[in-house]
Amino acid sequence: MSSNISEKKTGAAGSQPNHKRPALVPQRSVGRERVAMLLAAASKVIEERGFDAATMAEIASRSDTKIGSLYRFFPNKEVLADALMQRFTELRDTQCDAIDARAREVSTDELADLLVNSLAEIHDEAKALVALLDARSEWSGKRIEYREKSIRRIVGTLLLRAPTLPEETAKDMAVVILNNMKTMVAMTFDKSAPTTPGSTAELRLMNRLYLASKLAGHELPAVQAGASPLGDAKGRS
Amino acid sequence: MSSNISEKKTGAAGSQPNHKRPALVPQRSVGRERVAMLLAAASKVIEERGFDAATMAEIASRSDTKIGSLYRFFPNKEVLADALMQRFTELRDTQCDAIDARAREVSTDELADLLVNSLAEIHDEAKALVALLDARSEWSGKRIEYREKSIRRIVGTLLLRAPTLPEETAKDMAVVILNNMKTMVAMTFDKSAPTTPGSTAELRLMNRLYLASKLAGHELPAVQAGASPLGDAKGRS
Amino acid sequence: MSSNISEKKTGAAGSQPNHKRPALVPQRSVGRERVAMLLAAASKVIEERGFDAATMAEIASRSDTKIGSLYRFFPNKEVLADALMQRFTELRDTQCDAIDARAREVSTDELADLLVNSLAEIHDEAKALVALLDARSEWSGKRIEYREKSIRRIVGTLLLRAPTLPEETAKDMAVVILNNMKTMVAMTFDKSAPTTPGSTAELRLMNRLYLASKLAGHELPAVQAGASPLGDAKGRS
Amino acid sequence: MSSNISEKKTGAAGSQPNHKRPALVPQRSVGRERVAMLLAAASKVIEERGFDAATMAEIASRSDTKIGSLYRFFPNKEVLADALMQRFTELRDTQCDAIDARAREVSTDELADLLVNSLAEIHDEAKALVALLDARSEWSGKRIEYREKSIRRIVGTLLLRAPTLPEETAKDMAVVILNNMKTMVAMTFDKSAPTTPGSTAELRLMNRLYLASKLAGHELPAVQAGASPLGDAKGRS
DNA sequence: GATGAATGAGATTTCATTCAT
DNA sequence: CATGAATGAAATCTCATTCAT
Repeated sequence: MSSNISEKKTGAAGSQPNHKRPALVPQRSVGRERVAMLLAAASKVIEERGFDAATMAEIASRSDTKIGSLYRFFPNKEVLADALMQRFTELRDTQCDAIDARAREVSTDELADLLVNSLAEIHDEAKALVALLDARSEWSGKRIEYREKSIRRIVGTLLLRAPTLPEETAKDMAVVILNNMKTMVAMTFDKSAPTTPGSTAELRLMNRLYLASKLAGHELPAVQAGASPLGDAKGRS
Repeated sequence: MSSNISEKKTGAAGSQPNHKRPALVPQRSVGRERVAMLLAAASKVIEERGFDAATMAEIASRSDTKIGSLYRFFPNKEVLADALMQRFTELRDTQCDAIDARAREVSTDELADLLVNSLAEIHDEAKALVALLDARSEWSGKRIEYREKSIRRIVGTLLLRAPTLPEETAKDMAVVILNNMKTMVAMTFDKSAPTTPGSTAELRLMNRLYLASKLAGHELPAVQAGASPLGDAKGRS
Repeated sequence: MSSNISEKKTGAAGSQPNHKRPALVPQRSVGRERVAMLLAAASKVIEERGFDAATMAEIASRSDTKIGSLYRFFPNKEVLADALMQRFTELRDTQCDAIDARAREVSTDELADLLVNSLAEIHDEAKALVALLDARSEWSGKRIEYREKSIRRIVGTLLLRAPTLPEETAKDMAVVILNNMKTMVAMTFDKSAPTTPGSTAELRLMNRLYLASKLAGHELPAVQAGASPLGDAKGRS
Repeated sequence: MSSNISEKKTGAAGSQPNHKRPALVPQRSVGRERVAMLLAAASKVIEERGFDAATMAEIASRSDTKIGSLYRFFPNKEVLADALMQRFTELRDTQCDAIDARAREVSTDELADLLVNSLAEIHDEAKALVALLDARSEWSGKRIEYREKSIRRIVGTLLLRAPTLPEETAKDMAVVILNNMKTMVAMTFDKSAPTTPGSTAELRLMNRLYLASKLAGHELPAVQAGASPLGDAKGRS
């Protein structure tokens, strides 16, 4: 019952299925566009319905594509999920790079905000990402990988800011911060259980308090305090 | 003039069946036991697979029950979920009561820990609860209700401790704290993405910091600072 | 946070599927053939067993189709019934047109026969039609519609023949005549309770008597009495 | 697929089923009441849903009986149907007797009305009866029997009135009249496709015309023409 | 290469009937 | 004996995936 991905039914006539074939990389621009539309649609459908309930048929029809074409590019649902994860990975890396670039300049509070907001800033995409990450059982390798890489990136950022922080501590912190990022997404985009704008401010505040507390004593000397949009971080001083 | 004498007529969507019928309350002890087993199995399966992926057949077989008996007591999957939610609700209320009873005596740090640990203390159950709460698509009313009631209970606890806290603020805080509770569950019981014990300590710390910061100035005078098992809460002092 | 990668997720009432989707219009010739076979099989099975007792599985197997293909074109049993009804509607309109075309030329007796025979002349189809019309519980809109349109058509024919007939009277007559048509079908094709050929003659006679009686004094002047195959209509004159 | 009535599943543990056992005849008055309630409920449910869609469970619950008790008295659905048919048979015989008693006294028109109304006068019951009679395929013996006996009774009535009528003709007529009786029930009680009161008058008229026409020349001499509520039967003179 | 069609395993749900307390 | 519970075959419907045109 806890079967692997390629254990399922096969449909149609005999022959050997192409289960393990990776996503087709489109050669022409028209193909690239098609793939982009497919991924966008997949993201939206998965966001709305969750990975399980998302059907290949709906993904195809929402992207004005026919089911046959969808399978040309993504030979199965898992590959599609992987492709999405990869896109998320790239988006995340871009954002992490951006954060790292500013990690030493900004105030601790700002850094906290940058981190906690980063996932939610991918907006559309983030919800689907969370849906994917939370798909229970059978985490495809890609999904575990994403999680670990994310933690590593956050660790990297933290160490950039506070080089003397023990790596183990940084990792534990990263886990917490990653969860805050997911929580921010949930709060920001959940239509069925809308949260007050105040609660996102509270989340940000908590994240600031936590980061400030943990980094105290480890921070680099030459940090110039930037203005933080939340106002001066109450609760410490 | 329709119909037929040897009607197999046993199909799913056929007539207008007991859709919408509430869960059957068992009359005999054997029935009560069966229901208990069914709920336990449901909880476990949903925890493992997620709500969508959990199948009624697996729930039945795991509780040594035939599918027909499962449907006797729970006429559909949604009602089963509702029954689970109700059990969780009762567990939660018990825990909230216990926390409220101690809310004025314990230190702020302890209160923070009580809150953040409470969900995870229901262990077995909690994972399924989270799976249920996070099931995408139509949140049955019960699910939304649970969330709101939980928030109200946390608000109640906060106001018990800090009566002068503005209610709106308390509600925003409750949302954040509730998410911390869910995060704690995820960290504690997720086998596929195990987190270091350190990370739960970090989560607890963050939660303490946050609560202490928010309650500062609102707290009742006569709180005796109990020793907190985490050690002195670094980062405040 | 629900879901799972290897979602069998193929259940019936699971997500929010193409319930309510209309019948799929086949694009290719092979599809059109398949749909034709499906409708024919459906008609036959419903005729034999009645609507409730007819199973989608039997309809599929009788048309050498797999159940999945049946559901591709007809997303549920109701839609299949609707499609049949539409075909019947078309057949009926064709026949009504033909009758109307001759309504002024033929004798009253002939007109009566034309009407009462018309349904039974569709043969194969008619039995299934009657089964559908008589299916208890929720008459899909289509079914009520059929009935009303049929009555309207008969009214039209009557008024063509006897323009001075009060419309309300015509409508009441139409109800009776429609029932005679259904009775004729039942008599003609019911294998389980075969009726003597004599009884259909009697039904025809009754229908003639009735029509002649009601139209007397309202008929158009220039009707040429055609010979009626039943012989001279005994009982009037 | 066209299995007999006792070909179905068995449920529970092994042992030999009591399929062919007839309905239990209750010995005590409480039992007789119980049976009466069960039959009444069965009649109502079958009327509403049709025989196929009627479930034993609903029949039990509507008669404030438990499913186990229902099965004590009626060991299966077929037996229940048979019992209903028997009640209908008795009702019919009572009515036929009453009609026969007056058959020679009343006018032809009145006789026609007596016949065509008789079924509908059992109102509550009649709808269920029709539902039973129209259950397609697998007519239990009882059902065929009912039909034939009804025809024989009508033949009897006709011959009482017109002894010189050839028996074959009488039988053909009886088929037609029986159908008129069923039509009257349909018109009178069908809520989903209500017919104007006018149409039942038309049906009665048609039935009168027919009977008068067929009996002409065969009738007994000493019939006193009773006033017919429908007015003078136009169309004959 | 695009796409409509085919496939079939499997999920949910129903219900007649039997049994055990 | 009354009745709650158990059973399991069967019906409806879904959807990932493959093929043929």
